[in-house]
Amino acid sequence: MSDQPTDISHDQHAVRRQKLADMRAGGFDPFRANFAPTHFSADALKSHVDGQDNTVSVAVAGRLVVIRDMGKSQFVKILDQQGQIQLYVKKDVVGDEAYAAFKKLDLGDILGAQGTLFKTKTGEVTVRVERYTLVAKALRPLPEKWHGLSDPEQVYRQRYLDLIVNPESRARLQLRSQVVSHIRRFLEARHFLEVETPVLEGTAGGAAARPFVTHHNALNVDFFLRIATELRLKRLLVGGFDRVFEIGRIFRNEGVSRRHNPEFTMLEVYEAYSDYRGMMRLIQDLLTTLVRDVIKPADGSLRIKHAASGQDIDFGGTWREVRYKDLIIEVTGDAGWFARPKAEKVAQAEALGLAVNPAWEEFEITNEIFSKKIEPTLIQPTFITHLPKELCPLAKLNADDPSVLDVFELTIGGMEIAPAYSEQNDPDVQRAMFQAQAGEEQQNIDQDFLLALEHGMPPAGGMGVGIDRLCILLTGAESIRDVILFPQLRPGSAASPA
RNA sequence: GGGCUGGUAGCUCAAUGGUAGAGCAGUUGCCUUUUAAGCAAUUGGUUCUGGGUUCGAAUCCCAGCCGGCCCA
Repeated sequence: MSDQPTDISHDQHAVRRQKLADMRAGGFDPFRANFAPTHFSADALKSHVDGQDNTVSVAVAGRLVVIRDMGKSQFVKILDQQGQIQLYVKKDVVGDEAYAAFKKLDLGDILGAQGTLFKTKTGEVTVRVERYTLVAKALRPLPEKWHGLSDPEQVYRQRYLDLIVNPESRARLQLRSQVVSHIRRFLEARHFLEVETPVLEGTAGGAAARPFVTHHNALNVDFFLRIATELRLKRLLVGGFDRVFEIGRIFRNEGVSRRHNPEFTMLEVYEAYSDYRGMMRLIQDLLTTLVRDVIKPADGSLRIKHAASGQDIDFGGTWREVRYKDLIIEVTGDAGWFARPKAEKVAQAEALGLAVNPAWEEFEITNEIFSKKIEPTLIQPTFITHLPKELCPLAKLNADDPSVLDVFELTIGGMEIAPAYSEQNDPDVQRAMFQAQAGEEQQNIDQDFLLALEHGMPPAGGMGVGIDRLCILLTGAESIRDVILFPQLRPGSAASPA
């Protein structure tokens, strides 16, 4: 057992397994060990008092990510949720036996260490280790320490490795967590109730998107995974929950791209007795708060860098507000655009370089111009108002011009971030809008929602905020996959067989 | 779904039809305040998979699998 005839020194997995076996043979099993840290790394570093080395004792735990072996002493670094902290392990201090065992540790091992804080001669606060415990053995090697992990497939499939070795990934994904946390606190402070509504739905309503279908065995019925939370949350307005929100996972059975993941997170907020103007104030307050308190621009401004355009996005001041119609007229240069016959619209759209689907209705041609030629150019926060009535069946029609809606769409960084409406609460108008939209598929109309509206829903403002896109914007990420911990990939395995 | 593009050591990358290499990691030795620590020696390959062309294929061709970018 002691002398292996075959040389395993090239096989890092085998070497580590051998070390584990040796430890167990010696009476120590790291997977049965435990340790109680007193500090996270950054908190421990803060507790050092300048000029008073070795007076403060801390216990920290984390993954071994750097080893600098100097013979009879070593500098190593461990990584925890807050970052790295350096440990100084000295033979004289920990004793011969513990030191010999420490030299056998591998990068990736998880350990706890207790000792006193001091500052090295190069100025780094470090734990002078008095005792340590290995609490988990890493049987697989870490990716390279300097370049990290860069193969995108491995980054997504083995996100844990990305989080260990790529500090920017760790920071970006922790920032997402803070964004969600701040949104909750912001809304709760304004008396919004957080609720949870069904993911499995009999009809997939509240948006136009292809749903996923799944099956309930005991009931022997198919369910749709929700494509929006809107119709459920409005039922709560009927029920007297006047301010509600849900930060919910939404599922849409569509393509996967830099901007789309089949499951994504949407904040939907509803406020009774408010309207789309109220939602404007709410979203501006919310985003300003997020930039100020989470992103914290270094210069104290409310500006963040927009990587794609090179511009700064300024969340301060009054945000631009512009009518949909005016944007269309501006980009087409045609004041009479909306009165043109379809053939002329097609010709103009094609002249702008767009591919026009012959099956499209006129508003769809117009909206193609909007989404391809206008939206991507709107880098600064912009409220687009007075959208055509065909674009959303759930909003109130404008009292002065019933061809447009009392809604806005907030666009930032060339992306749609938040649509908001004065919510339709007239059950008869709502039914008519649903029927017109459903066309041949009247059975897809959510009749129970219409029944709820007949019981009376207070006037309300409602808004949806795509959390993933918001995080792309706030973190400067290039892809939605970079702000989702485990983005959807084609099923595959990072593991090699056996 | 279409176009372009990629898959080589645990990781990051070379090798432009002619012996598959480097850095880090690993192994061995030295080094008691290091900073991508240093010095010396050294191991490690189904070049994604399967076919084909060729005297000879990581390299060229075909198909497949899994990514990335752009488009729909």
